[in-house]
Amino acid sequence: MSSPTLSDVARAAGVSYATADRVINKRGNVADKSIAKVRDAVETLGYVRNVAAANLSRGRVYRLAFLVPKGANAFFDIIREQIQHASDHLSADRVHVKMVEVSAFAVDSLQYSIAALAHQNLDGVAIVGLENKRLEGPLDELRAKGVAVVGLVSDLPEEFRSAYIGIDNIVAGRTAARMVGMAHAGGAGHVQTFVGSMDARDHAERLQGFRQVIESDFPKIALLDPIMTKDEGALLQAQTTQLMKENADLTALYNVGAGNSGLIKAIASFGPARPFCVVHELVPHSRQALLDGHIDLVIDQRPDIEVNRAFTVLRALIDEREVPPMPDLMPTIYVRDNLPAYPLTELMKAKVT
Amino acid sequence: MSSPTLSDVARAAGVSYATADRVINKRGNVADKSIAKVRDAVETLGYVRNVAAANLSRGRVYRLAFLVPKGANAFFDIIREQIQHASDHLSADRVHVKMVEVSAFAVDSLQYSIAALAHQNLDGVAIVGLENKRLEGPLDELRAKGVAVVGLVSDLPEEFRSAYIGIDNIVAGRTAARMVGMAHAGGAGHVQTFVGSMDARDHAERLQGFRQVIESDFPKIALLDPIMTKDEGALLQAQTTQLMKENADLTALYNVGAGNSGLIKAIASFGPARPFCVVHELVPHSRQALLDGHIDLVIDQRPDIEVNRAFTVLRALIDEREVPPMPDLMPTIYVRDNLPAYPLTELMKAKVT
DNA sequence: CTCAAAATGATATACGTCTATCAAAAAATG
DNA sequence: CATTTTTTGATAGACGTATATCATTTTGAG
Repeated sequence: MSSPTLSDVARAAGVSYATADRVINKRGNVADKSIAKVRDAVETLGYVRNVAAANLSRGRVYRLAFLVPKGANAFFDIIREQIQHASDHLSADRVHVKMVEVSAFAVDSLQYSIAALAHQNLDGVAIVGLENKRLEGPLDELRAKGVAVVGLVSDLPEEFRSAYIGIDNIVAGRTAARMVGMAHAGGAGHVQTFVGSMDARDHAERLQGFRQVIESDFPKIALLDPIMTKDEGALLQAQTTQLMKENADLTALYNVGAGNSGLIKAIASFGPARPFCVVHELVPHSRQALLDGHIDLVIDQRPDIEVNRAFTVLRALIDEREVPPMPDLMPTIYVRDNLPAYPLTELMKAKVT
Repeated sequence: MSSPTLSDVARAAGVSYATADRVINKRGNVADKSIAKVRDAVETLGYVRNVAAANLSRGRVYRLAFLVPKGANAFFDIIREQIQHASDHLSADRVHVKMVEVSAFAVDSLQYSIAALAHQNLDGVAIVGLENKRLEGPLDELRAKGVAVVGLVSDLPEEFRSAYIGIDNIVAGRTAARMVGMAHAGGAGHVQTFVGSMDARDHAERLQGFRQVIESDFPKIALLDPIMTKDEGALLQAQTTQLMKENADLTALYNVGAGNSGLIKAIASFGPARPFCVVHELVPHSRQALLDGHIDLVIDQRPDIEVNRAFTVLRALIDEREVPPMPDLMPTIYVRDNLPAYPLTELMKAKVT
């Protein structure tokens, strides 16, 4: 049973190939009666364009851009690596990937950079965004040019992108709280959270989720007021050190945002009677801290799946095809025993002989 | 910068297209000197075959088979759904997927079914296998016909397949133990494990990993002798019920294998002072048990990623291309808060407008 | 040097779709 | 009815590769 071609459709509809092509590709100059016949034949035969043949014919090159924050953030280093790795492989498939770096989470830079994308003859873009109205104009312009737009890791205004690829941060916070509660084994405790900024939506949501679960399911656990850290490692280190000196009854720490290197340093200097400790994102220093026993858990947002999904979704949008099945994307709990292989680039491939 | 074609290679090598084709495709009748020139040009230009163009020209259809156990096992129901879902999408890409069901983990059936695959004009097969010498002959025959063979979920003899796609069960057991230890918050306890069969390699390995971590990192926890269950729900239910009557100091349960429905029933009838409970595989009843609070954790082997990887690897093997980057495959910890959407087939796709 | 075998090159056609052009047929308008 | 406009069909060639055939050239053996 072979796949129907457009010739088959034309024959079944009783029109010429040229007319069938005009209908399928909405080229115009086709009578309504002929349009209906072709549409019917497509439905009956289950015709699906052979995208590979079309791409060959057109000399298609997919031009994608990933707009990611620049700067010293280990998580986005991993995102960049993942994009680069996929890009290296895809070049043989006529997929060109441009990585555009913008100042981290700055609306002005983001607005400007998105506007600049409209002049770059792209087919699709994945943007680490912000849900800010000022991005709507440039996004509209991009999409008006037929560019597929998806939000990655941090969303864009919803009506102005075709998909969001990232975790639910309330879920991430709830998951962290579940683990903290579990580690208290029904006992009482005092838990300290660190937040980079309550203005950062992901931080606010994670904290919200964390509170929900602690309050509803672990009422014996007291939540201390969050400490604001601006995601600065040095600040986290100082605050953690002081905190642990002053609070002998501290049972757990949860860092909602970044700056983990400072937290890890403070904990490492404290010794084995440290509080239970949960951080986000599996990056080199959090991985090492897990292995060294300085922290207990990492809640990860799976950059490997996020980037894989971004490419898959963009490709489907550009080809105007249904999105194929993709791996689930949920906040993932890593302990020291279930860590993926490292370095990423080496053993991400299955062992193939 | 466009991708080089074989015409470019021929020109650079100073040979005809026909000769370059003969070299690339190992058709023979080419002098060593010409072979070297073509190889050199390929290297210099970075030529990679346009697989899509070649497939179009050849009228290629990928014929894949998945050999999976039949019978009432919820995990393999999910594997089957994942395969079916991917298959539905791939049919438009000239990929035909046949699902072959064999008696669960029976060497004879497996041997027979693998042998039968050799007569079916396939390009690639993924097999839920066993590491048994009796499978070597049929696998050898398959591969001699140029069929790509990968092990899925349960491995095949290593020299007789090109890749294994599945979790490390020692890691799975270690992860479960880490969580059980964590849930004891440094306190003492008594932990009961249930094992389907010590003859099942995955069960033996999970138990091994579990023991490793409890013994080395949680010395206050006493491990009771494993209870053999044959993966039968009724047996598990009876044994669990009796166990909890007789052991008031039981602090945790860990089921290495299947039969979770029985375990869950016994726990559900026990009430809120139940022991901490860990099972494997996120399937409808274990999901519900998480949500109902009857169990605490599910360690899942990610059928979504396993099937996604199987298709990716098989495709790369058939095309004789490098395997592209794929999502990491590690035992994943699910609590009630980080569950992927259900039913699978509906929300596996990103929200696409 | 001659002849046979091996190597090489040229050529044509296929795949399914896209793109473009022009001729022919049908429909609409005055 | 004549003319114009719209619709339709036919045709050709492109994309990069595979496949096949046959002619030509080169190489090796006697």
